[in-house]
Amino acid sequence: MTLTINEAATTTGWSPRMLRYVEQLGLVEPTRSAAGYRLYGPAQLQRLRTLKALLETHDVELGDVGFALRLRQEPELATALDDWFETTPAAPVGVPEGDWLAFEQDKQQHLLNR
Amino acid sequence: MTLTINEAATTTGWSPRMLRYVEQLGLVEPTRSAAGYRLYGPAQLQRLRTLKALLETHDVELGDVGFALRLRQEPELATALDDWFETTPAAPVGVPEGDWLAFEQDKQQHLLNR
DNA sequence: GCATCCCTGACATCTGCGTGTTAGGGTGGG
DNA sequence: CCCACCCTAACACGCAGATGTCAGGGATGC
Repeated sequence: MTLTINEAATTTGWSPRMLRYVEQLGLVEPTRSAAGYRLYGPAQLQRLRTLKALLETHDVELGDVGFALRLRQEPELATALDDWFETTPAAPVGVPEGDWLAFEQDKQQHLLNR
Repeated sequence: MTLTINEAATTTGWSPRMLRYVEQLGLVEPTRSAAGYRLYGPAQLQRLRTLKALLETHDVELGDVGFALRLRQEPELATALDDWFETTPAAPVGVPEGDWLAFEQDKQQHLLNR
């Protein structure tokens, strides 16, 4: 129940070249035979098909999915981004401007040094 | 307490061109004067500085941050990616192979049509 | 044992991003 | 009223991503 790279390519619609590229991005990693041949099982094939559909339906690129993977593998990067986005674009009500700015600067400083 | 684009550029280390680009990505959006001049307040200046630091310390590109923004603005894209990553790379134990694959295919189908 | 597949690595192309620069036309403070 | 600044739009260009293709060297199956 495992396909070799060319077979996997024809049944998933990817090119063999792209299958190697997708693997290199860490998105779909087939097992290897004793001789080093890539072997794609049903799970990998399904992942490849849904990945293709995902790219098309949401207008996303492989690199973007790769970045999403990075976000899952580097939590500190994810939280850094969370914190940056969470920084309110306008000063919250009830806080004097100067105080608030000082607070934000201090916050960002600590976040970056973490 | 608001700076014009060239002033903002010199105090943040970005070039004016890049400030317009960052704005175009939706990452830091200054207010506008009556005549259309960009006006950067303390909050925006701070965001610009921390953004720069974020890029450098985490080896991220502006496009990546833009993609992270997309993830926040398009929750369906975020969940689609969540679901794709969550798909187990190997069949769970105790489930017959055929059943599991059919289940996964059905799941992905529904996810994509959502 | 020979045709056919696989592997890795490298070069070629096309496209898009990041960034600068320039042109043509308003704005604004002294 | 001028000069320095701002705006948008466009072209330029180097670099990286996405993808094909080819070369040299194994594996495999009939």
